[in-house]
Amino acid sequence: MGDESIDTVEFAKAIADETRQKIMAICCCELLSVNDIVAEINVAQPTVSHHLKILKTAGLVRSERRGKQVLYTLNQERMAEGCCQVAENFAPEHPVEILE
Amino acid sequence: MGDESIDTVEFAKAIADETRQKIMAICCCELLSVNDIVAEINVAQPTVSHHLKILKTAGLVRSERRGKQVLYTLNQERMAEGCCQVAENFAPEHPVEILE
DNA sequence: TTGACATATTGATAAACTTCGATATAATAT
DNA sequence: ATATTATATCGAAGTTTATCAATATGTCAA
Repeated sequence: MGDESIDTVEFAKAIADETRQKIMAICCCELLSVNDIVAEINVAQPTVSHHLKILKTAGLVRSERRGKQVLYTLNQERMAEGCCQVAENFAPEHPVEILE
Repeated sequence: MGDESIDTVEFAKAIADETRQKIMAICCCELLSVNDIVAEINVAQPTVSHHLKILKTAGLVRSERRGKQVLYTLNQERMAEGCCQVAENFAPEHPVEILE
């Protein structure tokens, strides 16, 4: 689960938006509710939910419900894999790897 | 020149298109004219020129004129740097590096 | 300088995307 | 059951984007 191979077009589209990258940065290393994210960014709640859905569909965030809230966090491993896949496809002479 | 720091939003937007990724793959390891690229892809010449301009603006292709032709090739180093920058920002716990 | 070829630009159209307000759904507490 | 809180979905408006045909620009050869 979650380790499906990565479509580099879908991956790139998912991260190709300023608001989405802000959201990604906010929940990169924390498990945050939608409202926590809304509080740190200057866009409406439905907009945040919309972007979270796009990230979720691309496998770039994980989510879990806790009571009334839904907590989100960035899937860093998938992010790293996406980056490596792009590099593998388009920079074969500059090999990029995830370090231990 | 060419080694300016990378804006990850601009980088992601530049690669977030199927046609552009096809073009990137085609000229990844070769120096090709616009018509060479058109010949390998099912889109019109102005469309290819348009996408090449976007890639060029993002620093992801190099170009040089040879006679009537303009030859393009993917800037693999910049590609690798862009990937690493994205990973650095959004996968700090999974360090990604360019290998020697 | 005229013609032929290669690429870039323009202008138009259609599709895709971002954003928000309004509202629906879900979970909890009273 | 009802109210409250949290998130998701819907529908619309505005913006951006991809695409192509037509045309302009640039380069070279005759």
